[in-house]
Amino acid sequence: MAKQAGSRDHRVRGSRTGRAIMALLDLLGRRWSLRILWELRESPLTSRALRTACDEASPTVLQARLTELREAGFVELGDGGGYGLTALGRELCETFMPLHRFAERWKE
Amino acid sequence: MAKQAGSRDHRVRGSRTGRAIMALLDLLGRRWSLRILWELRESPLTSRALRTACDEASPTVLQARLTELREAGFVELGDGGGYGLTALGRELCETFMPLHRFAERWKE
DNA sequence: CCTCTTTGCTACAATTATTGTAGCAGTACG
DNA sequence: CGTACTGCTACAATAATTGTAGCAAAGAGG
Repeated sequence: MAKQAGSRDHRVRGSRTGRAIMALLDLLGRRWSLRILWELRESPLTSRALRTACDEASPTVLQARLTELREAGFVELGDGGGYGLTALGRELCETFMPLHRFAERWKE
Repeated sequence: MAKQAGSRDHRVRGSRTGRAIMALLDLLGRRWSLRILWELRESPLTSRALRTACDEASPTVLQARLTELREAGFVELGDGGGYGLTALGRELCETFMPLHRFAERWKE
């Protein structure tokens, strides 16, 4: 009994079943992903400035995240150097803005 | 030139400088954190049902995330068993709802 | 009481991911 | 040439995650 609340049989994964949200959640659920988007929210930063802003995070993982975010179309490398958000990336960042206010109330 | 765009000297970190958003971004930027909140968005799930919904993720990390999310006050364990969102957790989840629509448009 | 089933949860080794430090090639300036 | 940036990478140490197996407790029948 207690039909294990799983009679739904989700079968959601990556970007398979049309659930793009899963892929997005997976990408954003990697260390520094959210932080990078957050730090770039206002103005572009050079890789080093970004590292400083991200509390001296390792350049290895920062570079990996930047590449992923770039492939996802959220971040771009300006021709004159410096990473910035794309139009899409700015949209995504807008989505997270309410988080700021929420965090202030949370703060525990 | 290129005065390294870092004349700001952020010095943000964890939950120190009043930036609660950093602590939140760090918590949510752990594997399965966002996914767990997402899967619980509608109704509570037992630990096993949650594991199924989360693509059979390891119970080790799932349990760790659930503990963290519980300590953060976003998730609670019902007296009759099963994990569900708290009022605060529901609020946080609401913040992420626009992400759903965004993901659909992104979809690459 | 015994058995079966489900609950939340844990142990443990193998595998990945992340960290920290150092350094590379390329470009621009003097 | 030398200096000072840029984006980016190598590499070993460390921490996080995975996958498999299983535990004790609680409830339902028998």
